[in-house]
Amino acid sequence: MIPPRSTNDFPDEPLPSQRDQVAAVPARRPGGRSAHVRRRVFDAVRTLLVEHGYDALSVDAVADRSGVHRTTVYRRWRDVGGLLADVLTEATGDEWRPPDTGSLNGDLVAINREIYTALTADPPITTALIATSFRSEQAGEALRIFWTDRYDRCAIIVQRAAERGEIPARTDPRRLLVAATAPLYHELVLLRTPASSHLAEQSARDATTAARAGAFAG
Amino acid sequence: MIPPRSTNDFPDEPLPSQRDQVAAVPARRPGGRSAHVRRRVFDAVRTLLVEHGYDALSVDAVADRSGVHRTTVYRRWRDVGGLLADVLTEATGDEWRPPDTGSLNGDLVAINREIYTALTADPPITTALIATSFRSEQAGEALRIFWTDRYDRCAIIVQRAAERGEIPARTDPRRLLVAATAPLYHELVLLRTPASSHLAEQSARDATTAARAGAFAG
DNA sequence: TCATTAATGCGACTGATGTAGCGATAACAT
DNA sequence: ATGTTATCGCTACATCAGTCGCATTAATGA
Repeated sequence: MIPPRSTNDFPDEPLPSQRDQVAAVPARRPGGRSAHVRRRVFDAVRTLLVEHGYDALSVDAVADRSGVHRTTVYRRWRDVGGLLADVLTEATGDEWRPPDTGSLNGDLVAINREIYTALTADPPITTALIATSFRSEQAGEALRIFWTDRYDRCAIIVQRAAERGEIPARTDPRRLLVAATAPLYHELVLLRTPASSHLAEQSARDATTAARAGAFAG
Repeated sequence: MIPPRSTNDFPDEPLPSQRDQVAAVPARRPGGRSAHVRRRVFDAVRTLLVEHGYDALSVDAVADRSGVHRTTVYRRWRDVGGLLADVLTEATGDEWRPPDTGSLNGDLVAINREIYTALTADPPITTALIATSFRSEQAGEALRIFWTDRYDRCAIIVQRAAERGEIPARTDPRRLLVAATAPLYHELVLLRTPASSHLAEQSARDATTAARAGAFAG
Protein backbone atom coordinates (compact mmCIF):
# COMPACT_ATOMS: atom_id res chain seq x y z
CA MET A 1 0.00 0.00 0.00
CA ILE A 2 2.45 2.60 1.19
CA PRO A 3 5.47 2.82 -1.05
CA PRO A 4 8.67 2.02 0.78
CA ARG A 5 10.62 5.12 1.65
CA SER A 6 13.85 5.58 3.43
CA THR A 7 13.29 7.86 6.36
CA ASN A 8 16.95 8.45 6.87
CA ASP A 9 18.38 11.09 4.66
CA PHE A 10 21.24 10.09 2.46
CA PRO A 11 22.31 7.07 4.46
CA ASP A 12 24.98 6.13 1.95
CA GLU A 13 26.74 7.61 -0.98
CA PRO A 14 26.44 5.57 -4.15
CA LEU A 15 29.16 2.96 -4.46
CA PRO A 16 31.97 3.77 -6.89
CA SER A 17 31.00 0.76 -8.95
CA GLN A 18 27.60 2.30 -9.48
CA ARG A 19 28.78 5.64 -10.67
CA ASP A 20 29.47 4.59 -14.22
CA GLN A 21 26.34 2.58 -14.76
CA VAL A 22 23.87 3.84 -17.31
CA ALA A 23 20.72 3.74 -15.20
CA ALA A 24 22.56 4.84 -12.11
CA VAL A 25 20.76 5.87 -8.98
CA PRO A 26 20.53 9.66 -8.88
CA ALA A 27 23.37 11.13 -6.89
CA ARG A 28 22.36 12.47 -3.51
CA ARG A 29 23.22 15.88 -2.25
CA PRO A 30 23.59 15.96 1.50
CA GLY A 31 25.55 19.16 1.48
CA GLY A 32 24.31 22.26 3.18
CA ARG A 33 20.74 22.87 2.22
CA SER A 34 19.20 19.48 2.77
CA ALA A 35 20.88 19.17 6.14
CA HIS A 36 19.60 22.60 7.11
CA VAL A 37 16.06 21.65 6.13
CA ARG A 38 16.31 18.46 8.11
CA ARG A 39 17.59 20.19 11.24
CA ARG A 40 15.04 22.99 11.08
CA VAL A 41 12.20 20.52 10.63
CA PHE A 42 13.35 18.33 13.50
CA ASP A 43 13.71 21.34 15.77
CA ALA A 44 10.18 22.37 14.86
CA VAL A 45 8.82 18.90 15.62
CA ARG A 46 10.47 18.78 19.02
CA THR A 47 9.46 22.32 19.89
CA LEU A 48 5.85 21.80 18.90
CA LEU A 49 5.71 18.53 20.82
CA VAL A 50 6.95 19.91 24.11
CA GLU A 51 5.12 23.22 23.83
CA HIS A 52 1.72 22.22 22.52
CA GLY A 53 1.68 18.45 22.62
CA TYR A 54 0.87 15.94 19.98
CA ASP A 55 -2.42 17.50 18.94
CA ALA A 56 -0.62 20.52 17.58
CA LEU A 57 1.64 18.36 15.46
CA SER A 58 0.59 18.48 11.83
CA VAL A 59 2.75 18.64 8.76
CA ASP A 60 1.49 22.14 8.10
CA ALA A 61 2.32 23.29 11.60
CA VAL A 62 5.81 21.86 11.33
CA ALA A 63 6.26 23.51 7.96
CA ASP A 64 5.12 26.90 9.26
CA ARG A 65 7.26 26.65 12.36
CA SER A 66 10.37 25.52 10.54
CA GLY A 67 10.04 27.88 7.63
CA VAL A 68 10.38 24.94 5.26
CA HIS A 69 7.70 24.67 2.63
CA ARG A 70 4.75 22.31 3.05
CA THR A 71 5.45 20.28 -0.02
CA THR A 72 9.07 19.75 0.94
CA VAL A 73 8.05 18.26 4.26
CA TYR A 74 5.46 16.08 2.57
CA ARG A 75 7.96 14.92 0.00
CA ARG A 76 10.62 13.93 2.46
CA TRP A 77 8.54 12.59 5.33
CA ARG A 78 5.13 11.85 3.82
CA ASP A 79 3.19 12.47 7.05
CA VAL A 80 3.39 13.08 10.80
CA GLY A 81 4.24 9.44 11.38
CA GLY A 82 7.28 9.76 9.18
CA LEU A 83 8.40 12.85 11.05
CA LEU A 84 8.05 11.22 14.45
CA ALA A 85 9.73 8.05 13.22
CA ASP A 86 12.72 9.98 12.01
CA VAL A 87 13.01 12.09 15.14
CA LEU A 88 12.75 8.96 17.27
CA THR A 89 15.32 7.14 15.20
CA GLU A 90 17.73 10.02 15.56
CA ALA A 91 17.25 10.01 19.32
CA THR A 92 17.49 6.25 19.74
CA GLY A 93 21.10 5.90 18.72
CA ASP A 94 22.05 7.43 22.00
CA GLU A 95 24.13 6.07 24.80
CA TRP A 96 21.32 4.90 27.04
CA ARG A 97 22.47 2.14 29.36
CA PRO A 98 20.39 -0.11 31.59
CA PRO A 99 20.61 0.49 35.33
CA ASP A 100 22.95 -1.56 37.50
CA THR A 101 21.85 -1.30 41.11
CA GLY A 102 23.23 -4.61 42.27
CA SER A 103 19.96 -6.49 42.49
CA LEU A 104 17.42 -7.71 39.98
CA ASN A 105 14.58 -6.00 41.75
CA GLY A 106 16.47 -2.73 41.98
CA ASP A 107 17.21 -2.79 38.27
CA LEU A 108 13.63 -3.60 37.36
CA VAL A 109 12.32 -0.84 39.61
CA ALA A 110 14.66 1.64 37.96
CA ILE A 111 13.49 0.61 34.50
CA ASN A 112 9.85 0.76 35.48
CA ARG A 113 10.26 4.20 37.00
CA GLU A 114 11.65 5.41 33.71
CA ILE A 115 8.72 3.90 31.86
CA TYR A 116 6.27 5.30 34.35
CA THR A 117 7.73 8.76 33.99
CA ALA A 118 7.62 8.55 30.22
CA LEU A 119 4.03 7.33 30.13
CA THR A 120 2.72 9.91 32.59
CA ALA A 121 4.70 12.85 31.23
CA ASP A 122 2.91 15.98 30.18
CA PRO A 123 2.56 16.53 27.32
CA PRO A 124 2.18 12.80 26.75
CA ILE A 125 4.69 12.39 23.98
CA THR A 126 5.28 8.69 24.46
CA THR A 127 1.59 7.89 24.44
CA ALA A 128 1.19 10.03 21.35
CA LEU A 129 3.98 8.15 19.67
CA ILE A 130 2.28 4.86 20.47
CA ALA A 131 -1.00 6.19 19.10
CA THR A 132 0.76 7.32 15.94
CA SER A 133 2.35 3.91 15.50
CA PHE A 134 -1.10 2.52 14.75
CA ARG A 135 -1.60 4.93 11.89
CA SER A 136 1.81 5.13 10.32
CA GLU A 137 3.92 2.26 9.07
CA GLN A 138 7.04 4.30 9.57
CA ALA A 139 6.22 5.29 13.12
CA GLY A 140 5.25 1.72 13.97
CA GLU A 141 8.48 0.35 12.61
CA ALA A 142 10.59 2.99 14.34
CA LEU A 143 8.92 2.28 17.67
CA ARG A 144 9.34 -1.47 17.20
CA ILE A 145 13.04 -1.02 16.54
CA PHE A 146 13.36 1.27 19.53
CA TRP A 147 11.71 -1.20 21.89
CA THR A 148 13.60 -4.18 20.53
CA ASP A 149 16.83 -2.31 21.07
CA ARG A 150 15.93 -1.43 24.63
CA TYR A 151 14.91 -4.97 25.54
CA ASP A 152 18.11 -6.29 24.00
CA ARG A 153 20.22 -3.89 26.01
CA CYS A 154 18.37 -4.80 29.20
CA ALA A 155 19.10 -8.50 28.80
CA ILE A 156 22.34 -7.91 30.68
CA ILE A 157 20.31 -7.23 33.80
CA VAL A 158 18.89 -10.72 33.74
CA GLN A 159 22.27 -12.22 33.00
CA ARG A 160 23.83 -10.50 35.97
CA ALA A 161 21.00 -11.63 38.23
CA ALA A 162 21.53 -15.20 37.08
CA GLU A 163 25.26 -14.94 37.69
CA ARG A 164 24.58 -13.66 41.19
CA GLY A 165 22.39 -16.69 41.74
CA GLU A 166 19.24 -14.62 42.27
CA ILE A 167 17.30 -16.48 39.61
CA PRO A 168 17.64 -19.71 37.60
CA ALA A 169 20.33 -19.62 34.94
CA ARG A 170 17.90 -20.59 32.20
CA THR A 171 15.64 -17.59 32.77
CA ASP A 172 14.55 -16.00 29.48
CA PRO A 173 15.57 -12.33 29.65
CA ARG A 174 12.93 -11.01 27.32
CA ARG A 175 10.07 -12.85 28.99
CA LEU A 176 11.12 -11.59 32.39
CA LEU A 177 11.53 -8.03 31.17
CA VAL A 178 8.20 -8.07 29.40
CA ALA A 179 6.50 -9.47 32.48
CA ALA A 180 7.98 -6.68 34.56
CA THR A 181 7.13 -3.85 32.21
CA ALA A 182 3.98 -4.94 30.36
CA PRO A 183 1.62 -4.23 33.28
CA LEU A 184 2.73 -0.60 33.20
CA TYR A 185 1.92 -0.20 29.54
CA HIS A 186 -1.28 -2.15 29.99
CA GLU A 187 -2.62 -0.08 32.85
CA LEU A 188 -1.41 3.33 31.74
CA VAL A 189 -1.74 3.13 27.96
CA LEU A 190 -4.48 0.63 27.22
CA LEU A 191 -6.65 0.60 30.33
CA ARG A 192 -6.00 4.27 31.11
CA THR A 193 -6.04 3.52 34.81
CA PRO A 194 -5.62 6.54 37.07
CA ALA A 195 -1.88 6.55 37.59
CA SER A 196 -0.64 5.15 40.87
CA SER A 197 3.03 5.76 41.35
CA HIS A 198 3.82 2.53 43.16
CA LEU A 199 2.71 0.57 40.12
CA ALA A 200 6.32 0.64 38.94
CA GLU A 201 7.65 -0.88 42.16
CA GLN A 202 4.80 -3.35 42.38
CA SER A 203 5.21 -4.76 38.88
CA ALA A 204 8.96 -5.01 39.34
CA ARG A 205 8.54 -6.80 42.64
CA ASP A 206 5.99 -9.24 41.21
CA ALA A 207 8.29 -10.04 38.29
CA THR A 208 11.22 -10.56 40.63
CA THR A 209 9.17 -12.93 42.77
CA ALA A 210 8.10 -14.82 39.68
CA ALA A 211 11.64 -15.12 38.36
CA ARG A 212 12.93 -16.38 41.69
CA ALA A 213 10.18 -18.99 41.69
CA GLY A 214 11.39 -20.26 38.35
CA ALA A 215 9.00 -18.57 35.97
CA PHE A 216 10.37 -17.50 32.57
CA ALA A 217 12.65 -20.54 32.60
CA GLY A 218 10.33 -23.03 30.93
CA MET B 1 -12.98 19.84 23.99
CA ILE B 2 -15.40 17.26 22.77
CA PRO B 3 -18.96 17.93 23.87
CA PRO B 4 -20.39 15.08 25.87
CA ARG B 5 -22.80 12.99 23.90
CA SER B 6 -24.77 9.96 24.81
CA THR B 7 -23.86 7.20 22.44
CA ASN B 8 -26.82 5.11 23.41
CA ASP B 9 -29.97 6.02 21.64
CA PHE B 10 -32.90 6.88 23.78
CA PRO B 11 -31.67 5.15 26.90
CA ASP B 12 -34.54 6.50 28.95
CA GLU B 13 -37.82 8.18 28.40
CA PRO B 14 -38.15 11.57 30.08
CA LEU B 15 -39.37 11.30 33.64
CA PRO B 16 -43.03 12.23 34.20
CA SER B 17 -41.92 15.10 36.42
CA GLN B 18 -40.08 16.57 33.47
CA ARG B 19 -42.96 16.47 31.04
CA ASP B 20 -44.69 19.56 32.33
CA GLN B 21 -41.64 21.74 32.74
CA VAL B 22 -41.37 24.77 30.53
CA ALA B 23 -37.87 24.21 29.23
CA ALA B 24 -38.43 20.51 29.03
CA VAL B 25 -36.01 18.22 27.29
CA PRO B 26 -37.27 17.57 23.75
CA ALA B 27 -39.30 14.41 23.58
CA ARG B 28 -37.52 11.51 21.97
CA ARG B 29 -38.95 9.44 19.21
CA PRO B 30 -37.64 5.91 19.37
CA GLY B 31 -40.43 4.53 17.25
CA GLY B 32 -39.73 2.96 13.91
CA ARG B 33 -37.48 5.16 11.85
CA SER B 34 -34.73 5.91 14.35
CA ALA B 35 -34.47 2.26 15.28
CA HIS B 36 -34.26 1.33 11.62
CA VAL B 37 -31.50 3.84 11.04
CA ARG B 38 -29.61 2.53 14.01
CA ARG B 39 -29.88 -1.07 12.91
CA ARG B 40 -28.94 -0.37 9.32
CA VAL B 41 -25.91 1.65 10.39
CA PHE B 42 -24.73 -1.01 12.82
CA ASP B 43 -25.12 -3.71 10.19
CA ALA B 44 -23.10 -1.61 7.79
CA VAL B 45 -20.33 -1.11 10.38
CA ARG B 46 -20.08 -4.80 11.12
CA THR B 47 -20.21 -5.79 7.46
CA LEU B 48 -17.55 -3.30 6.45
CA LEU B 49 -15.34 -4.38 9.33
CA VAL B 50 -15.37 -8.08 8.52
CA GLU B 51 -15.29 -7.63 4.76
CA HIS B 52 -12.76 -4.89 4.27
CA GLY B 53 -11.25 -4.31 7.70
CA TYR B 54 -10.81 -1.16 9.64
CA ASP B 55 -9.22 0.86 6.88
CA ALA B 56 -12.46 0.80 4.91
CA LEU B 57 -14.39 2.13 7.86
CA SER B 58 -15.20 5.78 7.36
CA VAL B 59 -18.40 7.60 8.20
CA ASP B 60 -18.99 8.13 4.51
CA ALA B 61 -18.54 4.44 3.73
CA VAL B 62 -20.93 3.49 6.50
CA ALA B 63 -23.45 6.02 5.25
CA ASP B 64 -23.23 4.74 1.68
CA ARG B 65 -23.45 1.13 2.72
CA SER B 66 -26.37 1.65 5.07
CA GLY B 67 -28.30 4.00 2.84
CA VAL B 68 -28.49 6.48 5.70
CA HIS B 69 -27.38 9.97 4.90
CA ARG B 70 -23.93 11.24 5.83
CA THR B 71 -25.15 14.03 8.03
CA THR B 72 -27.44 11.73 9.95
CA VAL B 73 -24.56 9.46 10.85
CA TYR B 74 -22.40 12.43 11.80
CA ARG B 75 -25.18 13.88 13.93
CA ARG B 76 -25.84 10.73 15.88
CA TRP B 77 -22.37 9.26 16.21
CA ARG B 78 -20.00 12.14 15.49
CA ASP B 79 -17.21 9.97 14.03
CA VAL B 80 -15.91 6.46 13.48
CA GLY B 81 -14.96 6.21 17.14
CA GLY B 82 -18.53 6.87 18.16
CA LEU B 83 -19.76 4.19 15.81
CA LEU B 84 -17.32 1.59 17.09
CA ALA B 85 -18.01 2.55 20.68
CA ASP B 86 -21.72 2.05 20.22
CA VAL B 87 -21.33 -1.24 18.39
CA LEU B 88 -18.97 -2.46 21.10
CA THR B 89 -21.28 -1.33 23.87
CA GLU B 90 -24.16 -3.18 22.27
CA ALA B 91 -22.07 -6.34 22.07
CA THR B 92 -20.64 -6.07 25.59
CA GLY B 93 -23.84 -6.50 27.51
CA ASP B 94 -23.74 -10.15 26.63
CA GLU B 95 -23.63 -13.19 28.81
CA TRP B 96 -19.92 -13.83 28.61
CA ARG B 97 -18.69 -15.84 31.57
CA PRO B 98 -15.13 -16.56 32.64
CA PRO B 99 -13.88 -20.12 32.15
CA ASP B 100 -13.98 -22.63 35.00
CA THR B 101 -11.59 -25.45 34.23
CA GLY B 102 -10.84 -26.45 37.78
CA SER B 103 -7.38 -24.96 38.03
CA LEU B 104 -5.99 -21.46 38.03
CA ASN B 105 -3.60 -22.22 35.21
CA GLY B 106 -6.33 -23.80 33.10
CA ASP B 107 -8.54 -20.77 33.53
CA LEU B 108 -5.75 -18.35 32.69
CA VAL B 109 -4.81 -20.34 29.62
CA ALA B 110 -8.41 -20.29 28.45
CA ILE B 111 -8.60 -16.52 28.87
CA ASN B 112 -5.30 -15.96 27.13
CA ARG B 113 -6.33 -18.13 24.22
CA GLU B 114 -9.40 -15.95 23.78
CA ILE B 115 -7.28 -12.83 23.86
CA TYR B 116 -4.77 -14.35 21.50
CA THR B 117 -7.48 -15.26 19.04
CA ALA B 118 -8.98 -11.80 19.21
CA LEU B 119 -5.65 -10.04 18.74
CA THR B 120 -4.53 -12.18 15.82
CA ALA B 121 -7.89 -12.31 14.05
CA ASP B 122 -8.11 -11.21 10.46
CA PRO B 123 -9.31 -8.61 9.81
CA PRO B 124 -7.81 -7.27 13.03
CA ILE B 125 -10.91 -5.73 14.51
CA THR B 126 -9.72 -5.71 18.11
CA THR B 127 -6.45 -4.06 17.21
CA ALA B 128 -8.35 -1.54 15.13
CA LEU B 129 -10.59 -0.80 18.09
CA ILE B 130 -7.55 -0.21 20.27
CA ALA B 131 -6.07 2.07 17.65
CA THR B 132 -9.31 4.00 17.45
CA SER B 133 -9.43 4.38 21.22
CA PHE B 134 -6.45 6.70 20.96
CA ARG B 135 -8.28 9.04 18.63
CA SER B 136 -11.81 8.99 19.95
CA GLU B 137 -12.94 9.77 23.45
CA GLN B 138 -16.02 7.66 22.97
CA ALA B 139 -14.15 4.63 21.69
CA GLY B 140 -11.61 4.95 24.48
CA GLU B 141 -14.26 5.12 27.13
CA ALA B 142 -16.20 2.20 25.66
CA LEU B 143 -13.10 0.06 25.54
CA ARG B 144 -12.15 1.04 29.09
CA ILE B 145 -15.59 0.03 30.32
CA PHE B 146 -15.42 -3.21 28.39
CA TRP B 147 -12.07 -4.19 29.87
CA THR B 148 -12.99 -3.16 33.38
CA ASP B 149 -16.10 -5.31 33.13
CA ARG B 150 -14.14 -8.30 31.91
CA TYR B 151 -11.50 -8.05 34.64
CA ASP B 152 -14.22 -7.69 37.24
CA ARG B 153 -15.97 -10.80 36.01
CA CYS B 154 -12.70 -12.74 35.99
CA ALA B 155 -11.97 -11.98 39.62
CA ILE B 156 -13.97 -15.08 40.52
CA ILE B 157 -11.22 -17.18 38.95
CA VAL B 158 -8.71 -15.89 41.45
CA GLN B 159 -11.15 -16.31 44.30
CA ARG B 160 -11.77 -19.92 43.41
CA ALA B 161 -8.05 -20.59 43.16
CA ALA B 162 -7.54 -19.10 46.59
CA GLU B 163 -10.36 -21.21 48.01
CA ARG B 164 -8.77 -24.30 46.52
CA GLY B 165 -5.54 -23.33 48.25
CA GLU B 166 -3.63 -22.95 45.01
CA ILE B 167 -2.52 -19.43 45.85
CA PRO B 168 -2.38 -17.17 48.91
CA ALA B 169 -5.74 -15.90 50.06
CA ARG B 170 -4.61 -12.29 49.90
CA THR B 171 -3.76 -12.42 46.19
CA ASP B 172 -4.99 -9.33 44.32
CA PRO B 173 -7.22 -10.58 41.47
CA ARG B 174 -6.66 -7.68 39.15
CA ARG B 175 -2.89 -7.67 39.53
CA LEU B 176 -2.74 -11.37 38.81
CA LEU B 177 -5.04 -11.12 35.81
CA VAL B 178 -3.13 -8.17 34.39
CA ALA B 179 0.15 -9.99 34.86
CA ALA B 180 -1.24 -12.98 32.99
CA THR B 181 -2.74 -11.06 30.11
CA ALA B 182 -0.61 -7.93 29.72
CA PRO B 183 2.29 -9.72 27.99
CA LEU B 184 -0.09 -10.78 25.22
CA TYR B 185 -1.23 -7.25 24.56
CA HIS B 186 2.32 -5.99 24.88
CA GLU B 187 3.83 -8.42 22.39
CA LEU B 188 0.99 -8.54 19.90
CA VAL B 189 -0.33 -4.99 19.97
CA LEU B 190 2.53 -2.75 21.01
CA LEU B 191 5.67 -4.65 20.04
CA ARG B 192 4.01 -6.30 17.00
CA THR B 193 6.00 -9.44 17.62
CA PRO B 194 5.45 -12.21 15.06
CA ALA B 195 2.70 -14.19 16.71
CA SER B 196 3.73 -17.35 18.48
CA SER B 197 0.75 -19.37 19.55
CA HIS B 198 2.21 -20.72 22.78
CA LEU B 199 2.54 -17.19 24.08
CA ALA B 200 -0.89 -17.61 25.64
CA GLU B 201 0.06 -20.73 27.54
CA GLN B 202 3.44 -19.33 28.50
CA SER B 203 2.13 -16.10 29.98
CA ALA B 204 -0.58 -17.96 31.86
CA ARG B 205 1.97 -20.42 33.24
CA ASP B 206 4.34 -17.66 34.32
CA ALA B 207 1.53 -15.82 36.09
CA THR B 208 0.43 -19.01 37.83
CA THR B 209 3.96 -19.65 39.02
CA ALA B 210 4.22 -16.10 40.27
CA ALA B 211 0.92 -16.28 42.11
CA ARG B 212 1.87 -19.54 43.79
CA ALA B 213 5.12 -17.96 44.92
CA GLY B 214 3.18 -15.23 46.62
CA ALA B 215 3.36 -12.44 44.10
CA PHE B 216 0.33 -10.13 43.78
CA ALA B 217 -0.28 -10.50 47.50
CA GLY B 218 1.86 -7.63 48.75
C1' DT C 1 -57.99 12.87 11.26
C1' DC C 2 -54.74 16.55 12.02
C1' DA C 3 -51.22 19.66 13.99
C1' DT C 4 -46.73 19.57 16.08
C1' DT C 5 -42.04 18.76 15.82
C1' DA C 6 -38.17 15.06 16.28
C1' DA C 7 -35.38 13.15 13.20
C1' DT C 8 -33.76 12.55 8.74
C1' DG C 9 -32.45 14.02 3.91
C1' DC C 10 -30.13 17.25 1.12
C1' DG C 11 -26.76 20.46 -0.81
C1' DA C 12 -23.33 23.68 0.10
C1' DC C 13 -19.65 25.01 2.74
C1' DT C 14 -15.18 25.05 5.60
C1' DG C 15 -10.76 23.28 6.88
C1' DA C 16 -7.18 20.03 6.85
C1' DT C 17 -4.47 16.62 4.43
C1' DG C 18 -1.97 15.26 0.61
C1' DT C 19 -0.50 15.53 -4.53
C1' DA C 20 1.07 17.35 -9.33
C1' DG C 21 3.41 20.34 -12.25
C1' DC C 22 6.82 23.62 -12.91
C1' DG C 23 10.08 27.13 -12.26
C1' DA C 24 13.98 28.59 -9.07
C1' DT C 25 17.96 27.61 -6.34
C1' DA C 26 22.06 25.68 -4.99
C1' DA C 27 25.16 21.35 -4.53
C1' DC C 28 28.25 18.87 -7.10
C1' DA C 29 31.43 17.56 -11.02
C1' DT C 30 34.33 19.19 -14.42
C1' DA D 1 34.07 29.55 -13.75
C1' DT D 2 30.39 26.84 -15.68
C1' DG D 3 26.91 23.36 -16.75
C1' DT D 4 24.08 19.77 -14.81
C1' DT D 5 20.55 18.41 -11.95
C1' DA D 6 18.98 17.14 -7.13
C1' DT D 7 16.35 19.46 -4.18
C1' DC D 8 13.43 23.09 -2.78
C1' DG D 9 9.62 26.79 -3.21
C1' DC D 10 5.38 27.87 -5.11
C1' DT D 11 0.60 27.52 -6.99
C1' DA D 12 -3.13 24.94 -8.09
C1' DC D 13 -5.65 21.09 -7.49
C1' DA D 14 -7.90 16.92 -5.35
C1' DT D 15 -9.84 14.44 -1.55
C1' DC D 16 -11.80 13.62 2.78
C1' DA D 17 -13.75 14.77 7.40
C1' DG D 18 -16.95 17.29 9.51
C1' DT D 19 -20.53 21.22 9.90
C1' DC D 20 -24.57 24.33 8.79
C1' DG D 21 -29.04 25.81 7.27
C1' DC D 22 -33.08 24.45 5.52
C1' DA D 23 -36.52 21.36 3.37
C1' DT D 24 -38.81 16.92 3.99
C1' DT D 25 -40.58 12.99 6.38
C1' DA D 26 -42.77 10.58 9.83
C1' DA D 27 -43.52 9.68 15.01
C1' DT D 28 -46.33 11.35 18.48
C1' DG D 29 -50.23 13.45 20.95
C1' DA D 30 -54.65 15.40 20.55
